[in-house]
Amino acid sequence: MQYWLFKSEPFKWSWDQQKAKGSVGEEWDGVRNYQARNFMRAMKIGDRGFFYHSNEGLEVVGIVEVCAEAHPDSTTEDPRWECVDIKALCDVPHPVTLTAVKANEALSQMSLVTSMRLSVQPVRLEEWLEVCRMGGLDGLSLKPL
DNA sequence: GCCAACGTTGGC
DNA sequence: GCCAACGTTGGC
Repeated sequence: MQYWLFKSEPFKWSWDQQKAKGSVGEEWDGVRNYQARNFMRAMKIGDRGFFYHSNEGLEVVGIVEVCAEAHPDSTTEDPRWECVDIKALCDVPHPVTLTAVKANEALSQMSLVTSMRLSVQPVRLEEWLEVCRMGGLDGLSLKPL
């Protein structure tokens, strides 16, 4: 299983909207960046990810799971762009802010810090566990600490 | 709202 | 294939 991070501006697509979709999930459409697309192509059903609010909030607010692998992005005719579907799994009890991530030496290599503008990012297992811990979750069981 | 970082486009 | 112009992202 691989871990990822999905950025969304909450006034465009918020965690509340994602949760409202429940287990049906929703297309992660609108990505127009090759690097981000390539990461989505690499995703498998069952992979997990952080849901991050950019621009406003600037924090990891939820945990999602990939529920459909890469397919054409329905919001464009351009065949270059593909996307996965993701569904909300649970809240992060204590949202983890960008400030807190930057302040944590163990997370200094995280793409969130090093590749600011990348909207879909891979997350290393150690980073996954650490951010979950900071948020009040066990990273493997996703049970509250 | 500003602006730095950086990805993309297009002329040459 | 270079690089200037331009557009977008996203932190502040």
